Amino acid sequence: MSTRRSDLHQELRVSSYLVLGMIRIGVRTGYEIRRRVEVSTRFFWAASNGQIYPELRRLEAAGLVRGHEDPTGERQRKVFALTAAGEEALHAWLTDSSALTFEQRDEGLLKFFFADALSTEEAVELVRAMRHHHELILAGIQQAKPPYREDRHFGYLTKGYGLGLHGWIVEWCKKTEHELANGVAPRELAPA
Amino acid sequence: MSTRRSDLHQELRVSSYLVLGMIRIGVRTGYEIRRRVEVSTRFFWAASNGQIYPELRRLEAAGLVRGHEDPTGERQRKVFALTAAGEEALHAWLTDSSALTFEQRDEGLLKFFFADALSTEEAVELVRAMRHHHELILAGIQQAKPPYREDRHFGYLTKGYGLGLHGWIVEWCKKTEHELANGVAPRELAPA
DNA sequence: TGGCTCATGTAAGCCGTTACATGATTTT
DNA sequence: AAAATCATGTAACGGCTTACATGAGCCA
Repeated sequence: MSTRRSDLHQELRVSSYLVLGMIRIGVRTGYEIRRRVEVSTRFFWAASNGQIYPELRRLEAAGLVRGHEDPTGERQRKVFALTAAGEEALHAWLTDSSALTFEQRDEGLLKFFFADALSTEEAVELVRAMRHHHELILAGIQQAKPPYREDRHFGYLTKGYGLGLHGWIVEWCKKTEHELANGVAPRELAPA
Repeated sequence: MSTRRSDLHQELRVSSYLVLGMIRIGVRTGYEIRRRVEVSTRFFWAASNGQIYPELRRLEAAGLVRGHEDPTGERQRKVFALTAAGEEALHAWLTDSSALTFEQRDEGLLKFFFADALSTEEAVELVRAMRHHHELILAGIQQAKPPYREDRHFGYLTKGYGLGLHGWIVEWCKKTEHELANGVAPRELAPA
């Protein structure tokens, strides 16, 4: 009778598994996790320092990761590895078929939803701004070259997903810009 | 020199404009806003009671909306309308071309990113769960029939966007399920 | 008369970001 | 010598969700 997920991983949030997963694929320090997130999961799951470092401490306290100091000269540095319990917790999450969080906050689309208050030119300008935004995201994803490893296919597949999704959005924007500019009446969705 | 957006609308967040926009299209009480959000913007901008009611008070205090009591018998009910300042603030936001918030939290994709730790069957099962999730969202969007009004084309266009986007995701899932099950080597994205 | 819908609101708490603080090492 | 990068962390705050509290009106 827990309030969140199963009793086995009560105090873990999705971001905990992000950290666990990163460590599993060989990303070993807080700093490295931060940077790897920036070039890989950022577009569908972000994480900041304010989360990562406290999270590492929690995971260590829970016995899911083990860290040891490995300084570079005088510069402090703590390297983490999964424990058996950590490996298990990660796998349990990965195969847990209960509800998947999916959330979006899309300010551009919200404006678009209210765009009846705009002139045609203003609406087109808005969609152009949305397109620009997703083109930047697309460029970011394209740039991120996950290091090639035989045992890391899913990084590439995820990149493909990102390219496809934001590519679709960019195409939708182009199409919509044209339709709005040419005054195509948006009737496909009107009731019969 | 403000920290957020322009000085004109310092203390307004995106959710404030959601409320403003809803009132503008004739959604007049907190309760109605709550319900309309559930069947329209929910999939790209959610809002709960805990936001809407305090927000209405803030907007009224700021002079952007005006509310008057309009009870149904003994049952309390407060109806809101935009003031000129509110109309202006909404329009200013709609045409403000500065940065658009776009955030996603996609737990399914995060699991997929780490799916090298899974067996093929488990990975396929995960993608199936993702597909199921987006099929539900799709059904929700399909069901939501925005009331037809000559001056509300963009509600339909937004619905079209939602159907297209989640439709794309569902197709991606189907394709990926097949490729994984048939052992298609994911090499399109591998470095040269 | 019991349950659903209409209707408004608050309190607690979670999750996360931003900004800052500190300092060593490497690169230019 | 300065600037960028490596590296770890904290404090304050903001936005949002969940859950609860309250009660009237409607319908089966």
